[in-house]
Amino acid sequence: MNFSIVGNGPFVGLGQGAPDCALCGNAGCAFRGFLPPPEAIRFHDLERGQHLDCREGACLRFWSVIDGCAATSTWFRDGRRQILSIERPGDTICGSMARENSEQRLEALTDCRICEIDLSPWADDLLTNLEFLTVVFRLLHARLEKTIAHLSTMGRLDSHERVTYFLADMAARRSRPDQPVTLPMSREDIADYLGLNADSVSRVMSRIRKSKLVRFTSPTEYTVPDMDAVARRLPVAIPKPADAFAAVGGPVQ
Amino acid sequence: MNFSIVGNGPFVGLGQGAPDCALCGNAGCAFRGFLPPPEAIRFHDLERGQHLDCREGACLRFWSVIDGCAATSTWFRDGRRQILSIERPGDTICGSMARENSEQRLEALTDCRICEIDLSPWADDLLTNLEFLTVVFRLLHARLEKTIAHLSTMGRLDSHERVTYFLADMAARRSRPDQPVTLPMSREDIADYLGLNADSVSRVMSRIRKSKLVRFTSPTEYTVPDMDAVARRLPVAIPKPADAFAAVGGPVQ
DNA sequence: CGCGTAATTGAAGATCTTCAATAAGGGTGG
DNA sequence: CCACCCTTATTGAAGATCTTCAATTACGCG
Repeated sequence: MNFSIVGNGPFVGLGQGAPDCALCGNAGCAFRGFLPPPEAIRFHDLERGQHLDCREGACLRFWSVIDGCAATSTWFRDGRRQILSIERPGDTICGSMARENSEQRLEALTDCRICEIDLSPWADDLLTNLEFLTVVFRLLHARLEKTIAHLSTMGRLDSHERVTYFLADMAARRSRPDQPVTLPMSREDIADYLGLNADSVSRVMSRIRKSKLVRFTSPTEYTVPDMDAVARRLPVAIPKPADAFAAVGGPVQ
Repeated sequence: MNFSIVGNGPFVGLGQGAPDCALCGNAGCAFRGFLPPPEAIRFHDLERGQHLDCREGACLRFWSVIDGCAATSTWFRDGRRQILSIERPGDTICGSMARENSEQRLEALTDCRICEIDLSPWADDLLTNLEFLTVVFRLLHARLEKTIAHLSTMGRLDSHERVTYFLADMAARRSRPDQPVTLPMSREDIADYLGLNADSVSRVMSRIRKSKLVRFTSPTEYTVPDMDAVARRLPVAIPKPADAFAAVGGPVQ
């Protein structure tokens, strides 16, 4: 079978300049420009707490968040959870995760709508398709970079630094820079993302609030009056606002 | 320019069945089967503690460990270090790491010999080269899986579990299953890999030694009498011996 | 207004780090 | 071959950090 592809070079018609995904209408979808066969597409409306299993069809199943907030996570036998990434509308997730080590999920942190693109029936064609490999390559690459940054953070920042970095990162990655930042997930979720527990997250946030580094208008909404002051408190650079998208849509090199 | 490629399909001539790398002679090199232009190849003999900067030419510079033990790491402004991965002979590293966040290095944990393949001058050709993208895709994929496993470990295992997992992992990944396991790096290096400090690593290892889960014949050599007993102490599965290579050489799906 | 969920906070306990002292190896020169 | 030195590893004790547990407060929703 063939995919309709906008443009005709490997980097043409995909990524930043392409129209919104023809099927899910998602402006950030890594597959906008592609026209996958309709039978590959399926929508999931998940309520908060529900999840999809991500291991089957590794590398050829994709999920694009249309609305709400989702997360990829690993679950250990004994119920421990580690959130690997937080996904907002426009983010596309590729199912290539650690296979046997533990259970991998795509979870709904809020009620959310997910567009699933399951291309595994067309594996033979796609694995020799240059455009496809390029898109997947970018997805993998962006995800690897984020995961490495996350790993460094977890290994070598203390709780105060981790929460500070998290708040700054969420501020940098938000879609509307003119609006206050909203946290669409619980303290528990933040804790599982940062390798802490919910009480510690809450306690550290209170300290940050009292230090006036961040102004909370509610437990889930805040503004950062002085991002440079935040940056000075951290031994690592805070991602720039553009990075979130550029990592997927930008040139490979 | 063209690369000589053994075989003619996208999955033919590369990966598991291919001959050793024609240039570096490395049986594990992800580029065995490829015949890169000689001017792309450069050897580095690093003494323990020396390092290469990994950020330039992201995705098109590669390093293959020929001999010794190396590690990829991030360094923060204030000198904190996080080791991202430990690389042994046969491992190939792709330079696609977090770009601006902090300094990225390939470090020699022991004296070691590295084969550098810098393909960035041929970017235009390679980014449309199916075989090349397939190899890089596998490298990225394998690295992402390892990094995700590492991240989960760091976030949700305590010091005792992390060290136990580390010892089991090193045992599973060693090249000679009939020989005792050797640790070619210092306690400090292990600590920076596990997000602990050297004293804690040493203390935990002593506890593990006393529990007889592991038999140390020296600070850097040990055997695992009962791997199942080790597995029962951990909430995650220990990678199987074959996994280390299969992740790169095996089929994509 | 009342209820249920989530967030906050304090106090006690567990874990991990820091600091300092000691022990173990490896290499070098006598 | 041995003595010495230097680096690394080990270990104990004190301190910092993070978690656990319990109590309280805040918030959203009927």
